[in-house]
Formats: sequence, C-alpha cells, structure tokens
Amino acid sequence: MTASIWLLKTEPDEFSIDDLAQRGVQGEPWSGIRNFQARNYLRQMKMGDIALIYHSGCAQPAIVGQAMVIHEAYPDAEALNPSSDYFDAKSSSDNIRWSIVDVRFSHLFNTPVTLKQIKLDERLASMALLKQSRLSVSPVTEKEYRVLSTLAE
DNA sequence: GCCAACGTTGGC
DNA sequence: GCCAACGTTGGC
Repeated sequence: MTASIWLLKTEPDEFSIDDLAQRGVQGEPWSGIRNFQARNYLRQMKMGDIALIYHSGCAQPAIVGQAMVIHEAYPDAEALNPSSDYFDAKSSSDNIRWSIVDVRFSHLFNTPVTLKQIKLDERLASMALLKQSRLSVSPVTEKEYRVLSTLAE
C-alpha cells in the first residue's frame, strides 16, 4: 500500500512553507478549505501521504517543498464560528461541512519547481494543477511526482 | 489592478 | 433544474 501524493496551495504571505517548517513535528492543521472538490480530496488523504506545497499569489508561483499527512480528515470547527473568515452558515455542530487534515513539514526542494517550468514540461502537461488552476487541493500522479522530484534536485 | 476561469447562490 | 449574477482564485 503506497502513499498517495497531493498538492496543497498556500499564499506565502498568509502561511508559507517556512511557517510550516517552524511548526516542527507537531505540524499544522490545513484549515480554511471552502471548496467541495478540494474538501473531497482532503477526505481521501491517509496518514503518510505526501503533500507537495505550492506557493500561489506571489511573484514566483512554484512547488517549494514537501510535507506529510499526519492526521486524516476531521471537521473544521471554524465553520461554526460566526466571527471567523471561514464561517459557514450552512454548517451545524452535528453537520460540519468542511474538513481539515494535519500536515508536517518534510523538506524544502533544493530547486523550487516553478509554474512556468511545469507549463513547459510536456511530462507534466496533464497535472491537475494546470487543468483546474483554481483548485487549492489536487492529486499528483506517481509519474508526475517522479518528474517533479528530479526537477527539484 | 486586470481579467479569465469557474464555483456557488438564488430566483424562477 | 436552469441559468444569470455574483464572488473568488490566481496568473500576469
């Protein structure tokens, strides 16, 4: 049973891979996902799965490193907090619509793999990242992962 | 700051 | 169930 591979987007101004690294072994709850498709992917994640960290909304959009899933999906209680940015009026305590996974920093890429590079590499042409550019959680195939890992050396 | 892509909402 | 209006994401 091999680990699945995922890509998680984050805006480095909000929470960067360096912030994740600072959390150490305890990791970080990947909260605030408010898109059903992204949530459904979160719910498929298993302990030990690989999560590639992608920086978006910045000068150089790129995959910058790797993390690991250390806690499978659980309800995102922020959805119940009316003063939270992530409040969801359609969630209730017995039916929280949104989920979180916890991820732990693994390592930085020696060379970040930029979006530009990904777009130019025909081996990566079918990446979900390119197909659905607005999705903040997406799957990565093993082949894609191998190519990305090589580019990141 | 602009705009394309696209998910969500709500009226009908 | 359709679809227009609206909001958000994210690259440039």
